[in-house]
Amino acid sequence: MSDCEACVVRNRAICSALLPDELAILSKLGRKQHVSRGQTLVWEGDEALVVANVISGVLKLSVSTADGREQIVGVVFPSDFIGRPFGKESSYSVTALTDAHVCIFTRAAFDGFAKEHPDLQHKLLQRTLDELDRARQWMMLLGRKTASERVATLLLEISNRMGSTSCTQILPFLDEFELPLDRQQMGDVLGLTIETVSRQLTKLKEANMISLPDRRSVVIKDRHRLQDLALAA
Amino acid sequence: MSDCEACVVRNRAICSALLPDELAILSKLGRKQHVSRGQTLVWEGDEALVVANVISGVLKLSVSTADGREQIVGVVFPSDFIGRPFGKESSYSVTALTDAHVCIFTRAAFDGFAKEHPDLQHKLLQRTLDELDRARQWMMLLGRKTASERVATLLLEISNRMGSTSCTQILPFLDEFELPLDRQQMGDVLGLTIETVSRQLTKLKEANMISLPDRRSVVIKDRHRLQDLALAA
DNA sequence: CGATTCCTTGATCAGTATCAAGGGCGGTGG
DNA sequence: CCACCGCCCTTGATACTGATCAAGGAATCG
Repeated sequence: MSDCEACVVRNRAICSALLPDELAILSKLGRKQHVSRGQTLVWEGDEALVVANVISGVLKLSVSTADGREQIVGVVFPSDFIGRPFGKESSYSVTALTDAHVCIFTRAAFDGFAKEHPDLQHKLLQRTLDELDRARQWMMLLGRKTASERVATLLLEISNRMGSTSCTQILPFLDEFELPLDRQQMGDVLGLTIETVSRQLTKLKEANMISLPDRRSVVIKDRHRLQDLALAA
Repeated sequence: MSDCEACVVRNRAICSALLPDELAILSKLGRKQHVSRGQTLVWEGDEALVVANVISGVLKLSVSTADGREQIVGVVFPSDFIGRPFGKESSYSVTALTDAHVCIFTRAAFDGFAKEHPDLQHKLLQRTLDELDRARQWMMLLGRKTASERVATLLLEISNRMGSTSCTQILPFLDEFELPLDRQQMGDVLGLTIETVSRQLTKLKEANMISLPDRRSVVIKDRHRLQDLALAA
């Protein structure tokens, strides 16, 4: 039973569709939960028993094969919605990439509430449509882009998403940021190996498009050339 | 102003969320339109001015780069919904792969109607969630599967989707079917070249998993082995 | 301070793309 | 009805990108 009024993602999460008294009801259904880096909230193939809003931190959605190949199919940031409302098992796992806080609901409770609140469903629909567009752009990357184009695209995407959810300032993007992903995870998002990611980052650094102050930090030094390389439309 | 009551996809399209009198109103907003093979209904980057239900035929959703690379990011079958309701430009083109009939609405008219009909939005949300799950499974294919796994997966997927929308019988899948895609388009869905697709089909044929009576026909002779190869969960 | 984990770099390999040629099918016009 | 033409598909030879194998180095944590 959290204080939604004071929630840092209050105005960006789907909750923004609700009036104060509706929010009060929803707040009784959910609870704030800490998730440690590496902890898995939902397992691929399990029935989707919970949904959640991300308050802080970054989580990955991932699919894997029996023989151990993994593909990250989504990365979620603060104010994003997690989970599969209205039935069905989850087709992917949800795992924290950083320590995170989420506002979690049982699916049954959330579904019941959502059924009564069309505005919430509308917000959810818009978010899902946006997510689908993003997934499709990523399909183009995975199907048709080269390794260097993929890495450039990822850096710009993270820059944009971190910028738009940044608390400190409402910028369209950030030129300096901390990667929420390690090299292996970058490979898993891009459909590449860790070695290829590393080599491409080195190339971008040598071409003076970026610098890498430490293994988790990126500074974009020439956004324009990076965008050209990323085939940004 | 079409006769929705008699519509062949009446019970499977999103219209199934509506009561007869609501359907009568919606029917006045839309019209039935023929789309010839190869004709493009929506262009990538254009403002999304129309949405539609597919009545018959098959269409592709595709994204392309300035230098001519193309990725098919979705294939839609009868009863599927096309378009991006509630604002935004389309992030992909929609083109008929076969001659098709669609029930088309201006986005403005559809949005207005949908706003007043939560059940319709609910149906749309469920469809969009399903589509997102499918897109994410495809991301795994594009990022991590080998050429032979990809081709096997595609054949099974088409078999399943044609089966579930087949008018003649409600089967879970079909063992014999006509491909709505030529080799180039199969490559564009799978992130492969036409030559690689052709070679993999030949291999599947030589391994007696399928036969290819003519260039557009496929017969699945050993679904079980094909599923193993496709890494079907 | 040592151990472990993560990252980079190098050498080699493999899978798929590219380049190139030929064949079969369907459509068209004589 | 048949011959020709064009398109799509298959197959082969070669090239190249990124994967794999391997080793060393840097940052992090106890």
